[in-house]
Amino acid sequence: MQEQYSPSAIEQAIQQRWQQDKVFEASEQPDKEKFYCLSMFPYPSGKLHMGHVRNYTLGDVISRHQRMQGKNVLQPMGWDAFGLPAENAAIQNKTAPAKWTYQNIDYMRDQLKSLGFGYDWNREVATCSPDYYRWEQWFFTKLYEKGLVYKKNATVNWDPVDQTVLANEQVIDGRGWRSGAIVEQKEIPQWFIKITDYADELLQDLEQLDGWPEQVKAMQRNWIGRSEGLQIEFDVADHSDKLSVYTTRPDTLYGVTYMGLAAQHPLALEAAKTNPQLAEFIESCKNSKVAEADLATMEKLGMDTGLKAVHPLTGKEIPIWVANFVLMDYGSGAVMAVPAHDQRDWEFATKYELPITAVIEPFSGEGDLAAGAITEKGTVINSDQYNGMSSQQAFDAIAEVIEQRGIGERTVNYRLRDWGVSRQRYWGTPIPMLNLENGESVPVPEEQLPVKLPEDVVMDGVNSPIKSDPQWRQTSYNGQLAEHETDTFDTFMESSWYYARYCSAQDDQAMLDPEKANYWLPVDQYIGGIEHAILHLLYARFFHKLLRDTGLVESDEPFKRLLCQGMVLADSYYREDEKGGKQWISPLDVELARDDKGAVVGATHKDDGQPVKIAGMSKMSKSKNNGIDPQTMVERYGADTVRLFMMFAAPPEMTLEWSDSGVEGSQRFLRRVWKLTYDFIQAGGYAQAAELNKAQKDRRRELHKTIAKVSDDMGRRQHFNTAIAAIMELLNHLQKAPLESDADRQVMGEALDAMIKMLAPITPHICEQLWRELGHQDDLIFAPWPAVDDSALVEEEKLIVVQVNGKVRAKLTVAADATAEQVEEQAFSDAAVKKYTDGKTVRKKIYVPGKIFNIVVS
RNA sequence: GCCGAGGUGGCGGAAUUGGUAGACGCAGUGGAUUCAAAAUCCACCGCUGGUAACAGCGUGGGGGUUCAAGUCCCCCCCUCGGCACCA
Repeated sequence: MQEQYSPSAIEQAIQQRWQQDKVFEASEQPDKEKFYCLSMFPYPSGKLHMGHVRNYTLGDVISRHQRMQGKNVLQPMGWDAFGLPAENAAIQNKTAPAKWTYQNIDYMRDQLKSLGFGYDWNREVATCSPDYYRWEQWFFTKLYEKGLVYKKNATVNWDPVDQTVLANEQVIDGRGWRSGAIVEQKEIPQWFIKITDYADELLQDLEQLDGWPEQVKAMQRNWIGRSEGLQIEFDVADHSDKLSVYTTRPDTLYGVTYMGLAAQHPLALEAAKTNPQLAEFIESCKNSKVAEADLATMEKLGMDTGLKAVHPLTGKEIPIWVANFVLMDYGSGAVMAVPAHDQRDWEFATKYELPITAVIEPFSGEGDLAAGAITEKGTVINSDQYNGMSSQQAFDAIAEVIEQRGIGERTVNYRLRDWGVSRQRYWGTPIPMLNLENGESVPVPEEQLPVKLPEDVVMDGVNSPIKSDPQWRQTSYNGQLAEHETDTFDTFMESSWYYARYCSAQDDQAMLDPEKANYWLPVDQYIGGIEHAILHLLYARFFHKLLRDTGLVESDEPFKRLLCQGMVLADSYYREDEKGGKQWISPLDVELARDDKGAVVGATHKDDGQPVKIAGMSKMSKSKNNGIDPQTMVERYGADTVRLFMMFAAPPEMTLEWSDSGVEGSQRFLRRVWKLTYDFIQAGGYAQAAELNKAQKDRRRELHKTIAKVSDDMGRRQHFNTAIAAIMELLNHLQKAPLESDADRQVMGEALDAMIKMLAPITPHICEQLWRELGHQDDLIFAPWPAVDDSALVEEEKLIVVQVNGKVRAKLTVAADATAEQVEEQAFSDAAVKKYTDGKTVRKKIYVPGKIFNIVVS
């Protein structure tokens, strides 16, 4: 055995052995408990970033840990390969998106292998491959047949110069990123999938997801946004049209003082025909982004249409306004405004001096209408016969009257909107629909699938190559001319079912083999970024239910347990150039200055020694030039060190701050593990003894306490940082232990075996090597997880903390079976305790057995 | 704006069920080893006062509940994630 730990000398050889022995290739074994561990697949952007490394280390650690629990583990990997960046890169590098993507995949696959992740590469999928997306197209046509797919107009960001649709991220300060033109809202026909049909189930089934973080479930619940309310029709004075609105507060119906219409509402457009000012206002409403955040923060603007709505209960006329914050896509495109009891309505009314009528007296009695709306529920006032009712009573009473009169009904409403899956881009799955000459749309017949995306194309930066290729579009259907749909799917489509495809990754006869899918699914552990908490996870849950209702899977939910890891941050540094712009400097090029306490007081550039500004921790990104390349780190320290640091620096769900010296500390620890094993072997290795002395028994107790803690941390808690800290503590003690006697080496041998096993999921290469050096013949990968010996845990003494008035004044060592009386006696005879109790009256004594004794005096 | 997190020494973090705040690591300081350095090993290391023993203070800020609060309740401040076409 080498005396020095040298990762580069061992890691590759061990990875090759794993590959040769096919240890990570999984197959269905009905007699064995399965464990499907899945990390969110990456977008092949070029190379791995630290966020990926963190995500995949977590997945690999959990997989390896579960394998050591005796489970049949499946851990696959693939590529979320469609998306906008490939189009941008293709334009920039004058290549085709496909070529760029496949090159990236090849490079990143090697990177994943160099980190020692144990994937079953036989199941690799790339979503841009026709072998994959053909099944997505097939499934979409099935959904169409089931009536779950429809076409309707929806708003997009339109760049009037480039004549193209822009993604939200391509709109910067209201302008197109390439052309600089002011972006307009435009309505175009798009395909939708009826996720709202499943809204209730998606909400209900959150209850069964015990293994999901509460915060993610809360976000999904709020996103679905179930509400119970009343749909009411308002008559419009001198007009045959009716105005339909939804409200969750029928109790405030008497407080309606105006109505709000979306700019695109038919009534608004009609009124604009005779009102040029209004027409101009409606036109100006087009110049805003479609993102919800922008709508919520923009200035609320409106204009009176001159039309009047008729209050259904009082018969009074109410002005109808156009308001820029009312969305045509959402609900009926009209709202009733109750400024006294809704903050947004209040702000709008205050701005335009519209009347504000209070109709609720809040239960708390607090609230000032001059300062803002009173949104709290309470007692109804100013509402004729409903006065004196509670909000709830008035809700029911008013709803009943409205229903009886046939001008409305109680409805359950969802904030969730149907999923618009059309994208006007090239690099995506072609939507398998045909547009016929007669204007109808029909699915592409099954035998003609897949509709293949041409890969050998030139991007001009504006038009999708399939949109500008009449040849590609042209086809026929039942003898008549037809055109292929040139829109492609939202890339969330591909990522909504990949977890299931891994079970039958190479099947060219079907989307899934139900037998295999039902063996592996649901995924036992899913790991990915918190940024996917709503959209991706909701769409995947929805798709799973669609798969179920198509008979492809049996389970209701795709992911049993979910771990959302935090971001990876690094220090960022910059200098200001003459124009006041920031020039970001890589942390690798910066030298820190510290004061005598170790606090950072300044930073300089390594090249010129001149100061740079410290901008603090921020997410690793190109724009701040603070990304740390995993490849460089693996080459410098080895995969095990990088993995260890990733797991040690923070618990999974928190942000993780990159630190070069922290990485060095992780390597220092591995060197110490190596050295201890080396010393043990040099001292003679494993031994047996008949009897252990007290020190040896203490050491064994420490070992088994550590095993218990690490087992709990790795399994139940998934807090790997504290598991590692516990192993570090154990190592600190073991290093001081003698290796002379057989008994010493018996304990040390047991401890080393256990320590190597506990570290194996995190740092598999060094552990594998040490395992062999110690002479073990069996595979560490499949070795059983160390078991706790309860008899080793028995303690003879306990530490009791004695407090006086809640302050620690003494610490007592007592026999493990000491009674409360014995503890009390010992406490009161302690000098330090006496100092605070003598001459005082003891008011109260609290004894928490085995922990604390608190004496309250006055 | 709405929804969801987070805020603890010089830094990352620990404290799992209301019971010793600061485990473990990093940085720093002193020492050993060395021709010297790296590496390694040993010791110290929340703040303030004190030679020390020790005392007081201390978990973003303010208030509260409790024998006891980082942990529970109320109010406020700051940072981060998501907001439906980035993935």
